[in-house]
Parts: sequence; C-alpha cells; structure tokens
Amino acid sequence: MANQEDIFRKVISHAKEYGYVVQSSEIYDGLSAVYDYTQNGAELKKNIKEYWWKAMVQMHENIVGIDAAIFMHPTTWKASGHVDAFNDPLIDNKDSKKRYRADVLVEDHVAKIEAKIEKEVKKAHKRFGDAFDKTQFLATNPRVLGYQEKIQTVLKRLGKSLEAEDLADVKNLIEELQIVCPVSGSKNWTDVKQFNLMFGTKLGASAETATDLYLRPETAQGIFVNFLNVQKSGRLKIPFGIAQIGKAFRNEIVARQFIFRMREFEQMELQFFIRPGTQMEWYEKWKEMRMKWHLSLGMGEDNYRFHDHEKLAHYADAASDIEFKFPFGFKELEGIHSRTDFDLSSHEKYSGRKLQYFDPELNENYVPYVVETSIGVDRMFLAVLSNSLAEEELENGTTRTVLKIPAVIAPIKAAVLPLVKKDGLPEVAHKIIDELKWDFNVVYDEKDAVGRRYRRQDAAGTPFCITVDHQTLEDQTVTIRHRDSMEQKRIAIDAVNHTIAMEVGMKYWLKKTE
RNA sequence: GCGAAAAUAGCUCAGUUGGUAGAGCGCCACCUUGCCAAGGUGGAGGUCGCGGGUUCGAAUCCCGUUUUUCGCUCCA
Repeated sequence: MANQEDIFRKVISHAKEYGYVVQSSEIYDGLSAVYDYTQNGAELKKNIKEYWWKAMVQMHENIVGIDAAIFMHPTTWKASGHVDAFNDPLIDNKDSKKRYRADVLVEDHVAKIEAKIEKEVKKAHKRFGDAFDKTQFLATNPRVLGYQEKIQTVLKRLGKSLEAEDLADVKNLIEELQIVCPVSGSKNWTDVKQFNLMFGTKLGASAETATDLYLRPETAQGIFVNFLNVQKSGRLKIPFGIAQIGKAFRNEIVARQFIFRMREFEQMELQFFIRPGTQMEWYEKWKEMRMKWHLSLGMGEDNYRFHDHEKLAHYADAASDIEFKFPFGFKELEGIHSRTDFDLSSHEKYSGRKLQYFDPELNENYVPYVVETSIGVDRMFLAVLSNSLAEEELENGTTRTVLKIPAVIAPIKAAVLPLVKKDGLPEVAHKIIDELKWDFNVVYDEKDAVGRRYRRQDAAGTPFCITVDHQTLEDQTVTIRHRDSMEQKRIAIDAVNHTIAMEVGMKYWLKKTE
C-alpha cells in the first residue's frame, strides 16, 4: 500500500463498507467526532471487551468487576480534581494563531516580575556583601515592595475574575499588563473563552429544582467511591483489584482521527489496591502483564512500545503508556499509572468518610495505594482494524483484500457455504449453521461463485469458511478454509465445532499472557 | 479554535467555456457456471452535503454553513 495517510483512509472506508463503523447521525450530516459501531463493529468491540474482562477479572482470583453509573455526585469531580483541572480559560493570539491558557499567560507575566525582584536581590547582595540581609531587603526596598505589590494585585485580580468566571476581565487584565504573544510578539488577542472538558447536564425534570451534573470524564471514580462497598462485601484482601468497562465523556476542543479521539468513548480500567510503599513493584508488574495481554493477540511485537511520562498528572507518582503503531504513528493505547492514595484520600476529605483498609498482617489501618491500568476500547478497536487490513498479491496475479483480525476476537467466526445452491447442499449447510450458532457468530452465503464468496469473507475478516460439496453427501465431511493461509482441510461435520473452538477459544489465546 | 483541501448512486470516481446527471464495481430478481472475485438478461437507487445569491438557466460561479481529511493547537 501507498503511504500511511492512504492506509488510514482505506481503514476508515473499509470500516464503513464492511459494517464496522459509520459516522453518527449521517443522514443529518453527521455529528463531529461521534461514531456508531454497526453490525460487525459491535461484535468486534464486544469481543475485545470480553477478551479483556476474562484476562483481568475471570483469570484473577483477587480482581472483581463492577458497573458504576455514568452520573455521579457532583462533589466527586471536585475531589478527583477534574473541576479544576478540566476547566481552562483559553485565549488565542490572532497573529501567531497560537492558543494559550489565559491564566498561564498572566502567571508567566508574574514570574517575570518575580525575576526582576531576584535581580534586585542579586544586585544588592553584590553591593553589601556579607552584611546583606535578604529578609530585611525584601521588606524594605521600595522598588522590590513595588514589584511585590504589583504581583499581589495581579494575582488577586486574576483569582477573583476566575472565581467569578468574569472572562472579560481576564482579557482586560492581559491587555492592561500589555502581555505579548511569545511567538508573534503582538498584543492582538481574541476574547478569553472558557473550555470545560466535562459535559454538563441536569438531573431532575423541573428547571428550577434540577441539579447540575457532569457526565463522567473517566470511569475510575466509580471504582474509588465504591472501594469499601466492594472490599467489604467481597471480603477482599490487599492486594486486590476492581475492574470496570464503561463509557466516559470529554468535550475535547479538537476531537479527531476517526475513533482515536472521540467525545464519547469507552474505557476498560483496573484499579489495583496495594500497600503503600509497594507501588513501584506493582507498577512494573502491571506494565509487564498488560504488555503480555497485547502481545497475546499476535499483532506484532514491533507495533508496541512503552512511553514513560516525565511530566506527571496531579494524581500520579509514575506513569507509562503502551503505545501502538497506528497508521498515523505511535500513539497511546493504554496508560499504566501509579495513582498513589490521591483519589481515596481526596474522597475521604470531601466525603468525611473513612476509606481505609485494615491490614491484618501489619495490624494497622491505611489508605491503600493504587496502580491503574486504563485502556481505550475504541483505540484498541482501531489498533486491531488498522493492523488487520491488508492487500495481498496472489500467485494468479489478482489481489485480495483481507482483514486479518485475530480469530479470537473476529466478529464473524465462520461462514458456511454450499458449493452450489442445489442438490440438497444448502440444506446440509443450514444444518451445520444450526449446530454452530449456539457457540459462534456464523453466517450463511450461497450467492455467486464460491471463490468470490471466499474473498467476501476475507474482506469482512471471517477466519473460517466451511464449504459443503458433493462429497459431503457421501461421507459427511466438509472443507474448512483458513482466512490467512487460504489453505483448506477436509474434516468430518462432527469435528467442525471443535475445530473452530480450538482456534477461536480464549483459553488458547489467553494462555500466552501467563 | 485558526489555516488548507475535499463533499456527485452503497463504494471508487467522471462530468468540457454554466444548458437541469453518467461509468465501473456493488446490490436485488431470474438464467448459467461450480473450490479461490469480476458470464448473460432485467431492475432498484441521486432534488450533485445543506442554505442563500448571481443568471433566462447552477453539480459547475459567489457568499454562508455542516461534515471529513491534513497542518497548527489541545490532549489525565
């Protein structure tokens, strides 16, 4: 295939054409950065989630799964830090087209004044030598006092304006301070606009009594607020984990790159509760375990890498991403964070409830530390889809389009095809379908030449084709064709179910994560 | 949010200096063939993204708007 951009385009159009993903509300011109999963996409997504759930919850005695509501008490988001951290006043410079956080611009300006004070201090120090008293100097020097007063005034006003959400005054402040754009050097600013990355909504039918709510911007908090409920009812002992799959919502300023960054998205998260001080050990352990999970799908070791964060979020003391090689480059697929006791402690503070664990071995109470693994379902979906799409040159000179989705998560596991639609072959095929459909999502197809039907299934990502031919009528055998190798084997009808099960069964794939 | 490009049938696209829509593939029906796509016949499907404007007349020119892609920006 040509360049990366073309590949990405092909992935998107293939997704639409073969029933995986379409734009939401397409008949109304669509909705920006919102997509719907159609028949095959819904199956693939469901299978990805199941593969994760089994690996995380079912395979670990000390991990349980929950399903918390999307709506949460508004205080949750104060405690989590989202109300502050997800609420940015932004301003654009019209000349450089650069965007800045308005409060950061002002704070940078303040930092410059502070630098001036430092300069004065240095100067004085040089002049007075050992006799220099810094505290006294700061308290008495008129120039320094002037600077300090200026800083106080500016910060006070900034705080007041932000508190009152008086964005016009924030802009006035920027203009009065004659702050220039670091890039263009101009003072040609747009108005300050508030961007809140959390979606707001209202609980209650009557406008007067309705409560303001947010749609959750992450699923993690649903786990933290239920920490004690789950720990006590499950009699769980540290270390233990609580897992969850669910939707989250972020009002991204720019949401783009197909389903890579959407405003409504789904996360698969584990919060693993541990003894304070053991976080690095568990952090490393989970990094390794999560990477093994990815590699078990066989999508190529070279397509994954770790990216350790240098700049840490407010809650973390270590953070790393598992990045995947998407058509548009290596990008974050999953995050592994050591969240310390930030969340539970914060919820203790805001709720007034104790969120602690009594450790019988240490004979003491403590707020557990947390290591989090968080993966975007939609990103995983995109990783699978973009990695699977291939165009192959065949020996006979034709090309085939094939979607090499790992069989364990493939939406349709098998197609059952009568070689011809007469002589009783369709009837046999339907009988086979009736047996398979209890265990697998299977389809029937009798239209067109069988070779063409194979290609159709290749493009849709179906790993197996079961073909009923005239020999079937004589000896009760069929052929089973593998999507990736295009090779066929003849097996007994009775063996079909087991043969497919061996190839798509999670047991056989998940073994590779051990 | 800024800048650039694009939008015509399910898909990929053509449509000349403005004269009110075409192809291939796909889809459906029937016939034919029968193990690696593209046999035959017939058929369905488009107010050319949407809204204005210019014009006797707009898929085509102008303005606005929506959506998508790319660059910047943002990104727990």
